[in-house]
Amino acid sequence: MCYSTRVIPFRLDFEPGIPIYEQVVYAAKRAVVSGQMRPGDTFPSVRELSRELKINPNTAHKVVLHLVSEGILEVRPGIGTLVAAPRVSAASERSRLVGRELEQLVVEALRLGLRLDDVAEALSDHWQKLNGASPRSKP
Amino acid sequence: MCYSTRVIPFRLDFEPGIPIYEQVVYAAKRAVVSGQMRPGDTFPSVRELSRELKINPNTAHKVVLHLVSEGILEVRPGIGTLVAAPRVSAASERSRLVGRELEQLVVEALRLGLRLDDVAEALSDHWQKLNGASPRSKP
DNA sequence: CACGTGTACTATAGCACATAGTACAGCGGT
DNA sequence: ACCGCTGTACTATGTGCTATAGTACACGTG
Repeated sequence: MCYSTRVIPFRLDFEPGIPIYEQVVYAAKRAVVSGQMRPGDTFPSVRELSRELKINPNTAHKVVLHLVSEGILEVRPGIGTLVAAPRVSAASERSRLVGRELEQLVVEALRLGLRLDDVAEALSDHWQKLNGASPRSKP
Repeated sequence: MCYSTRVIPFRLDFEPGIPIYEQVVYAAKRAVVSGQMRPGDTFPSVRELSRELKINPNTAHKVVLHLVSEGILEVRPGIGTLVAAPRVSAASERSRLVGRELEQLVVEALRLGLRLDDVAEALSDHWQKLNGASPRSKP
């Protein structure tokens, strides 16, 4: 009998103070938006996540539930979980990000004495790194 | 005898799911970086915060402790709490923001199908709104 | 049938949050 | 010295969340 223990496509060093399931959700999200995992790819099963990340299966299942509720994964009971095709996001979610979440980041940046140029440049760097060499937006 | 119940310089509608003290910390931070409260200004006392926001004095004190630990307030026992002069932030804090925090925002933006231009523009808008008409960084 | 998969459920422990109190020290004004 | 504000320390309680440890069942495929 041979085992096929596929390495999961993200690594995590859990940091204290943030729920474990949140960190895994984020790592999975990041793997998807960066193209490391693509629509149609199989997502690690609950038991596989549990084993590889050394977390409880219930916690692993919680991760999957979150990702499903965000439309990132879709479930096939008895078969597995797949990375879903991107779907059109809700306008409310988009405006929450460009509103509250961006404002919070700017408040923090101003508090730290950062400059807009520095933050804008870092934004662009992250964008290119995650979205590939050709960002979706073109000048 | 007349009361001088000074209105605190921020309003809050508490939203569920986020600790009350975190929301107040953020509102205070925002008031400071936007210039609504300036270095040397008196910050509302623990009892005043408690009364105005209808939160427990221990919770109000927790807010003050956080703001003090971030260098935003300084304490005068028996006198009150003042908005501190901005101090040079730690390089580790700055790189955490332009690193992890910005990356998380970009992951979220990509997931929602936002475009870099839209996010960059919203960044700039928030910056100008909070930092005044003349941002610290100049093109 | 076996082996993978997802899912539901109970139970327990620990931690964070928020509250409700009491009490004390410091400071400034009277 | 007293009063009224201030900050601060402490105990206690309740709630909710997180994470774990289990068990069990349904689904799909080979």
